[in-house]
Amino acid sequence: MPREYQYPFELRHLVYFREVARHLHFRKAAETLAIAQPALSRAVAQLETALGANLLDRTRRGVAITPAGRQLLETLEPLLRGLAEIPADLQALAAGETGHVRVAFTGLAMATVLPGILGEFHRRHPRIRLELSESPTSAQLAALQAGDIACGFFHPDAPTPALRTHVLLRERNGVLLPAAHPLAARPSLRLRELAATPFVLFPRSHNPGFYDRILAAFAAAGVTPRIAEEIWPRANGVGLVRAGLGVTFMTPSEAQHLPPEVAFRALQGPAPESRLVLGWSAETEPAPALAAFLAVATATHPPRKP
Amino acid sequence: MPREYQYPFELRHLVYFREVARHLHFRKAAETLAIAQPALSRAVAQLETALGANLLDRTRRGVAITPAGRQLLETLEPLLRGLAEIPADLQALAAGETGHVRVAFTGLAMATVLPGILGEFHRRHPRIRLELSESPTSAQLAALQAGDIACGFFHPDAPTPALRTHVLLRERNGVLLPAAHPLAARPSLRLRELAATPFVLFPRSHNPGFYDRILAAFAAAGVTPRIAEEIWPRANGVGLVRAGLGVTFMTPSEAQHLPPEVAFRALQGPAPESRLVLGWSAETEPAPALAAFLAVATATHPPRKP
DNA sequence: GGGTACTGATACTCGCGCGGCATCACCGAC
DNA sequence: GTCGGTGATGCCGCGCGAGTATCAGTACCC
Repeated sequence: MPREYQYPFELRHLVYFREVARHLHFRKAAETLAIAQPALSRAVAQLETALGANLLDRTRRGVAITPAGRQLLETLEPLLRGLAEIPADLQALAAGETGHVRVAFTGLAMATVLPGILGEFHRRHPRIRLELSESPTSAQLAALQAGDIACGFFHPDAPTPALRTHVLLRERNGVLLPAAHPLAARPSLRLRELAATPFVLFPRSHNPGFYDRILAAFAAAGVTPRIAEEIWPRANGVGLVRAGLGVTFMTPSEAQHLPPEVAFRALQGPAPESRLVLGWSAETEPAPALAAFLAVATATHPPRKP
Repeated sequence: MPREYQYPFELRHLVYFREVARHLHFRKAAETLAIAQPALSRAVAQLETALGANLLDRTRRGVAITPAGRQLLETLEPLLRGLAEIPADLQALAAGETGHVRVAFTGLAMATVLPGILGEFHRRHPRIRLELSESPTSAQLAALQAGDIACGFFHPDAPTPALRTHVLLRERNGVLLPAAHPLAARPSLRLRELAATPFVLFPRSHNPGFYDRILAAFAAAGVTPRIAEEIWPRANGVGLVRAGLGVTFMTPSEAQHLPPEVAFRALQGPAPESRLVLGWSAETEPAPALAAFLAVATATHPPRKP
């Protein structure tokens, strides 16, 4: 009888029994198992003692399974198969063939680089599952720190120690305003011309650095903007602009496919810049699945200067 | 590294690893497992070597799970739980608390004793599953011999060696005939009065002995019956009688709740007798679940003389 | 900064139990 | 009867798991 932990048997006993049940023949089973027949006899006997049940009927000529043995065999089969798959599964995980990667992103990422990356990644690594969630920059930074996500597409506005980053793109923000707005008649605008117009912005807590940089740009232009509404994700700002609640910032990439009631205009002179960055923890070596994702993302989008 | 069979680890290693992963602490896990800490350290290290993967990050202060470790843990949990349940499941099977019993029956059984037996059995043994199938006598005898069913309710007409039986009831057959039939006006009939009437019977192959006994009864009454149709299960004969295709035999128990277009009449004088018997293999001791079923069946229906 | 307490890893020994070989007991075929 | 084949049993060696003692590194304390 083996030691305990709560299991009155060892893997050995179960495998041995299964083999005997398959062959219904101790010697043949022993040969398959590459052990001698007496050892097999004893192991099966031990299992029967441990379980307090006759698993096999030993007649002088041949062996038959009892109902208890059959039930054991049926419950055993999937369990042993599951255990047998463990090494291969872990190898696949280590090789980056399987696994899952939690990825967070912002609206700008989904409007630009993300679809291409996702398509390419799925093509190259079909067995790695991605868990995607839209999330503001500040929440992504916290989630990266806590290990809740493996990597994120976000807009940093300060150095991010403890993170490794890859700059994917930089875009100057323009202005989205109602098509009926007087300034919409102009091909491009300057910040200071927007002094009287209410603004729709994202909540400051979602990216304080970028938020403050926007305000600083206004201040440099000699303007104090009026924040009429806050909304997130930024793409929803289109609805507010369309409803005439104000104007908002947006990058050209995000300004594709807009309804006719709104107009996008570039900014001349100082303008807030959005920087899309892929970031992941620098503290631990990326798991293979994450490494595979990072490789695809960085390969399809060569780095820009920070 | 333990011996092989294809599993590069032993149950021990898995349980030990799970315990460490739970506590994230070698000493506490060792205490729970009632072994010394060094043994635990070595076992986990062996598992990691065997799987070729780092399962735990050992920092000097505390232990953390790696992605590989987490995956192993997730696949392990249900497998170990399944293995832990094996002893209790086998005990339950041995005690007759679980298991399944394949039971065959005929229409007469379902019309009489079976519903009561099933209700009582389910009340007493809720965890034993019954697999019920309506099947003619001859098929039940073959299935009992082959071990395809554990017991059957049928109508033997010859000694059944290799079976143990319990006689549940005996009933004289009466005649079911269309309500519009001239003989339906009489309160009871004699066999010979049915000479001119076509009969609906079950296929002879389904119970040759009983079939022949019916013909013998006719012959004793000086009549050669005309078999118009054969049908099974017998209860479906009601439809044929109702359609005016002929008359058929039936026991009073089966003749409950008949549509008004048919009439049941008892037979005076010689009449075929149906004997309902519960039978099971005499060759092997009944499995606990079957024994439980037989106990209920025989207890609720004390034996009749054969 | 050195002591202390804690972590997990290592060195060594001990003894249980697995597995091997040889053999037995029993059955069926002929 | 003999012979071939089944699974069980006796016995022995030794591998390996577990225990004790100890080491090595870190965090925290004053």
